[in-house]
Amino acid sequence: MKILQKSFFSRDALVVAKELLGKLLVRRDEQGKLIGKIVEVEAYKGKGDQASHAYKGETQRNKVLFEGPGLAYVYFVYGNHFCLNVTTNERGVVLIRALEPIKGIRIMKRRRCVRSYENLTNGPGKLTQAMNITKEQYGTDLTKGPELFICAPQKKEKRLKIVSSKRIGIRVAVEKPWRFYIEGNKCISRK
DNA sequence: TGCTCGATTGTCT
DNA sequence: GACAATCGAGCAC
Repeated sequence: MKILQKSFFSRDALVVAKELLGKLLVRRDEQGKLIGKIVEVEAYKGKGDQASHAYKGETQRNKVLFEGPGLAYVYFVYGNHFCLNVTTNERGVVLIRALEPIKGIRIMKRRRCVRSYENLTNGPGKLTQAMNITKEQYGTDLTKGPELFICAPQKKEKRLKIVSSKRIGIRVAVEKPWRFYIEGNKCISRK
């Protein structure tokens, strides 16, 4: 498998977001190896995007956004959920909203306490729980592995049909159509 | 130091 | 479809 390099992430958040669809998120921990295909993302630009965590400048929570592309930005929200983002150029980020489970499904089911395959990773809080991603992974370099990284699938994907829509769950800059997902995939979070 | 609110989810109706 | 749970970051004072 080919790990995505810094050059992949050091581009505009919108470009990185679209190209991340169909790529594989790989997590390796004491329980084994987990793989999920990225099927839904949202892009947040650093500059001029009010919904971005970097918009108001550097803080304790978002400092990794200022440290360069290809890093994991994990944060805690609503008292019990983590969200996984990848940094891009110019303080932009891509929020990974949903995965299609590929490997380690049994472990994911145990962690999530659910039986259905579609319900394992079809939401930002769900996928971090299934893949055991917490603030421990804050700042992890996703281009190095082996604990957590993103790679291109071995088989060449068929041309994906990508749909864009408005971003979910935010109050400002809601009009921007910067959410992207693979049309027809069962594992996306909302239609 | 204390208050407010959130890039969500699961449960109940 | 509506809403409570839950806790830490961010901000005001």
